[in-house]
Amino acid sequence: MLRVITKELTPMSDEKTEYTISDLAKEFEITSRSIRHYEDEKLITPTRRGVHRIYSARDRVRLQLILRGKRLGFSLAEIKEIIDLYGVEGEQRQTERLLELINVRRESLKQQLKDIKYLLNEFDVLEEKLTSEHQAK
DNA sequence: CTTCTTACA
DNA sequence: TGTAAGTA
Repeated sequence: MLRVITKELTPMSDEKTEYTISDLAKEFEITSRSIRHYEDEKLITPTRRGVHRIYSARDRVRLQLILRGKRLGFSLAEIKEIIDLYGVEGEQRQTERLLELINVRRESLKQQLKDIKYLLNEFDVLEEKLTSEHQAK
């Protein structure tokens, strides 16, 4: 069932700590379906023991980064880009790229905010029109 | 009973 | 993402 091959004798770090897909799903409150999906998208690459997936502490960290990126509104492709930059030519490029994506995200949110404000105003105008029309009758 | 793959919604 | 189906 829910057994971790090696566990919490050392709160963290042990690269020998392994998790099953259900361990991680439960810990992060997501479904195993999502975790498998992230693997399909190449964001995580768990090892296999036969046909079963085995996740390392490192995989767990990557999963955390994926979930954090999602909360910030980034796509899996963008998250993958950032994660894959870790360890490459230092973290210089990773930081630069992250900053770039943050700006892209910021602009997107600004546009959405404009659209929402416009829509709210449209509703106000329409509502008033309908209201006065109703009273006229 | 849990995990896996595949495929459709 | 969820879920159904058929396995291992």
